[in-house]
Amino acid sequence: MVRRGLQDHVAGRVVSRVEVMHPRAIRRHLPGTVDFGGRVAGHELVAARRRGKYLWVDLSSGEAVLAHLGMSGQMLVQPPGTPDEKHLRVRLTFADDGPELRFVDQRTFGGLSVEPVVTVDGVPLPAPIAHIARDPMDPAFDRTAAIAALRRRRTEVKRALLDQTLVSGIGNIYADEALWHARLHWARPTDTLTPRKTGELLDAATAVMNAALDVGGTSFDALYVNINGQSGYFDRSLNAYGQEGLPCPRCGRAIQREPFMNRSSFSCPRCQPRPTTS
DNA sequence: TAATGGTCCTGTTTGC
DNA sequence: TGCAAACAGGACCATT
Repeated sequence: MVRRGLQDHVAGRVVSRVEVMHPRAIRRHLPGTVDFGGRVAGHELVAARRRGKYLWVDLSSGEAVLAHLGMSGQMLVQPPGTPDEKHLRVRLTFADDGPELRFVDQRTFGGLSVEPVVTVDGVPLPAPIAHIARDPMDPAFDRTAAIAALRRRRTEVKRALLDQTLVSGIGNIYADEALWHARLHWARPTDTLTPRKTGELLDAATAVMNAALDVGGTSFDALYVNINGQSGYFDRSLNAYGQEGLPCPRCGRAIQREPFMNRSSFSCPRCQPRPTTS
């Protein structure tokens, strides 16, 4: 959705000015703020692209502006003169004096950088994400290869699911939902999963991502290049994530919360029994 | 305070 | 046997 918004609202436009309000938002751009501005200003934003959780916009210079929204990042398209958002980090102004592009991020876990473009398997990608796997929405996504990659990892299934070098785009929330659909506990070792079951899990993750995109789509405003999928989707469509103590929509047993990698995993103790060995 | 998501860094294992 | 690459796991970031 964000990619689509960028494509519709800023592709084909020439950047006239770059303002970085918070240096942390540009921390991945190692040459610094001045260099960042110099590589973006004066160039046309050619096309918006996405892989997994990364977004980028090709520049007419041949480089690309790479973005990660982190937990709280937003891309907004606002008319010039609109009051600055509290957490406005970067503003791009255009030569046509039309709407500005604003990167707003409360926690600044996300950020922007200008990167060279490299070719991987015939596909142009910003260099830092050359190792990121295709996401399930990618037309060239190889489901069989992804299943094999997930099963090859010697770890817990949720860790494999979150590994962006195996399949990209799946985060903590989508992982919990996919595991719930596939009736798998997050700590299940990957080497106990059949290809069929792994495929079921992967398909569930894909369905959750598509559902989130659909909901994000309905909240799309002409001026807003989306607000990260959070809107109505969180409250309405989640079966396990964040539902501690609430009944499992499938069997009625209370959803449990367990610590996982300095955060949480939510699951149904009945539908998703913990594996017997640890 | 403890909780949040996604790297990203570091120590370990594997493979040539 | 030695080295580099791949792997696995946990720390860390800012904010409320």
